[in-house]
Amino acid sequence: MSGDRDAVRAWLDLLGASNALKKSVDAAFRAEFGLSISRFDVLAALERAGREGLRARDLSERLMVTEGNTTQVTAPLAVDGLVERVSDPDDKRVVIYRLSKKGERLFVRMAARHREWIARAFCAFSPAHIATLRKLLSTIELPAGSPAAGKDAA
Amino acid sequence: MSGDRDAVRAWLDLLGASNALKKSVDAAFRAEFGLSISRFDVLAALERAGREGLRARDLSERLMVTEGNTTQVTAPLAVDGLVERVSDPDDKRVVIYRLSKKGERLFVRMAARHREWIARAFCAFSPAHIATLRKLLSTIELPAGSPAAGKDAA
DNA sequence: CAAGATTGACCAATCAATCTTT
DNA sequence: AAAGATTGATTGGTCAATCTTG
Repeated sequence: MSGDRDAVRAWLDLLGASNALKKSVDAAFRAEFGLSISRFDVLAALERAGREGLRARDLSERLMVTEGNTTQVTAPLAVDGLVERVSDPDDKRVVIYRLSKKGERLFVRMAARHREWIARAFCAFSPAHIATLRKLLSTIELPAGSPAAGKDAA
Repeated sequence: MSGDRDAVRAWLDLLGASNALKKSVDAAFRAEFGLSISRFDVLAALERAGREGLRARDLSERLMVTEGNTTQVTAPLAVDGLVERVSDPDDKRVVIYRLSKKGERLFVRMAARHREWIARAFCAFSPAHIATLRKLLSTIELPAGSPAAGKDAA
């Protein structure tokens, strides 16, 4: 019974920590590179996908975002020449996104800074602490019909 | 060095867990009560504040949100008669928000369901697990000039 | 018709500019 | 002038409707 309340407290802590760190990383990205964290996420997903690129649908899945959102968020990246948007010749319905050279170069710089910021945020964590945190987070039960329940992004 | 990567993995897990659970709770609130999680947060903050209510500025602080956002998110709640918005007679610049009777009644129902959902999400956690998770989350270091660094919402 | 992507309308949040009151 | 709140423009996200292609 009071366990319910403690679970709610843990939930509020989780939301608070995640929000605060996300805001801080987003602000740092904008200040240093003029790009939001959401756009960085696109670059990161495409970098992992390699020179093959990703279909719009798959990109949306990896970003855990709707397809409409993917269309929107990639548009300015394409305009800036960081991402290339090509139509699949085999199936003209599908659009493939892939990192441009310029996008790759920018991503490398952004990712390095990102690692630094995150390492600093977790500087008080031992490797065991990190493992424990990740284990606990993976123990959270997502309601059955929940959006993105069961997905695992590395 | 590989510790940096692990910290990033933990960070991605944190963001993912928080996002997924938030989406699920938001969807449930909308389906069952027609209110978003953000509006529920307003009701919760005002309920804690009691019949005194809260100045707009203080409400924004508790919600960890800008004042412009507070103005926007409270507006439909006031229209629906869930929140009362009164001008402070002592200082006509300040606006005070407080829960209406109707808002109180709705909040009680929403909070009960909220506890149920969260308890279910954390059903695999022992009290010790909960405590460990909260301890670890509080160990995350927010960059100095970061928005809302040092704030603590219970 | 079904699948993939885009569009349009809306909600939530930010910031900068403004207006009112002290 | 400075403080409190609102407004307007912009970004990110959702969903439902549409358009194109298979």
